[in-house]
Amino acid sequence: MPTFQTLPGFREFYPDALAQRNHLFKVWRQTAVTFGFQEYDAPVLEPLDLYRTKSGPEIEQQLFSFTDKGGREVALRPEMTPTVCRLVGEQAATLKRPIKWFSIAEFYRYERMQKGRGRCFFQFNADVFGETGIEAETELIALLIQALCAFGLAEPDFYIRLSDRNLWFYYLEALGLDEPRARAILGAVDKFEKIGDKAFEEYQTQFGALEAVLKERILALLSIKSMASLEALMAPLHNEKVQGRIGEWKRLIGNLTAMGLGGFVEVDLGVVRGLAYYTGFVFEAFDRKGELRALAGGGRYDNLVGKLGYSELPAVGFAIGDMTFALLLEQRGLMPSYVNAPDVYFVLGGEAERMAAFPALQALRASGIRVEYPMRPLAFGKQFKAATESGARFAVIYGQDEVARGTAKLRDLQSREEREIGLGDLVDALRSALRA
RNA sequence: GCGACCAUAGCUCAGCUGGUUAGAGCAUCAGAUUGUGGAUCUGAGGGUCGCGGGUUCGAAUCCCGUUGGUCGCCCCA
Repeated sequence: MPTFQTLPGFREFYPDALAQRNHLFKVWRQTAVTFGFQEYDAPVLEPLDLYRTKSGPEIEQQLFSFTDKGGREVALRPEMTPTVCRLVGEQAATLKRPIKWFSIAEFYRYERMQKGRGRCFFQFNADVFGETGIEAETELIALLIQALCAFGLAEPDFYIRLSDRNLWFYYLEALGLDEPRARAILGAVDKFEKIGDKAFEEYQTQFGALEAVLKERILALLSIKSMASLEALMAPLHNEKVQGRIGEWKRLIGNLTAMGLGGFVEVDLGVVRGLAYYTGFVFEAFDRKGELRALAGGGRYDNLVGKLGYSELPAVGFAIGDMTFALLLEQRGLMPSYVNAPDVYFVLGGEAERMAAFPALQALRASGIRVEYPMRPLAFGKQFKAATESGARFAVIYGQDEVARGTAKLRDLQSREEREIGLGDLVDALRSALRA
């Protein structure tokens, strides 16, 4: 007997698990729609070059890629951003601005498995194209927060760390660092949270010792946790670019505060999101307890559409992954356990009663009521047990006596009350009973 | 790519320093029970002890390898 295992890192969704997954998708979809986002989808398989162009050749290590029978180098998509940029880039001339799109899709990465990370996963992606101002960030951060709150999560559960690559560059420039040095510092900043002072070693081997005063100023910005202290740190610089950027910060935080979302957002310049394609504000969502990896991440990427060969188009986007998010919902007891329950369970006396019940069974199902019945002849006792275990609200009993009278009994399985109903009135009776 | 730990029934696990035919609970199915319930009782099915090799009179148990899982590191788009 051959034994086939699921491929490493891949997941099967048995009915209970799929019900939970569907719950996530449904709430995400509803939330995105209320924010005026439109849903799209795209191929799972893309040209390998799409990712090489975006992320560099080393990305191939992390991809499920192969050569197809036509000799094309292809890859299962590891993320949605390049794809959505391609879609938007193709039609940019005709799309009304702002372009607000979302998707819920599966992605594949050839990686080692860890808690909250597998080789296949789903992401809720949302992007705004064609908007250079912080209104786009406002819209997306608000959507991100709501996409988590819609499950019952609140301020004690998660928060958004807000950072800004532009502010970092302007700040470092004001401190006298050229761009290569500034980039190296950002690399160190990204690692500082994890490895501390060691993070600066690479900078120092490349550019020589980092002045103590300078390092102090960098660590000062890293430790900022509020808008007020951010302003206080920046004011003495008297730098026009920095002050302009601080103005943007105040407007963005002001917008979110006016929406009542200020409590979710923390100033935290420690978030740089790698050396990715981000060009401005970047943000990540974390659980407050700090037990899980990032729930979501996003930011502005104004150059990517152009980099893929289309006209420049400013963009902001984020993605929420399903794995870490599901872990958080479970931790907080917010993952509903679905009972796959019918509305009505038919209890059938015998073959004659079964035939008598089938017209109503089909009529009820056709009218959208979910009806279950035993496929094999069963004792009444067994049928009632099955009806109860199914989770149905009502049982309809087709016994010999009732059918002879042209009726069936409608039994409320919670209250255990029964009434006899003419077969012709059954559909209407059940409809109104289920509404109650 | 690197490291640690783990692998016995569908699930959770027991199985002593190696010793007859590998067990329990839960779950499933059946019977008690052909006109009224989530209970109870009885019974059944379900295992190449992840796989392969080695040591031994004898291996679920010890050793090596391998596959898979969990959790870290690297990476995280």
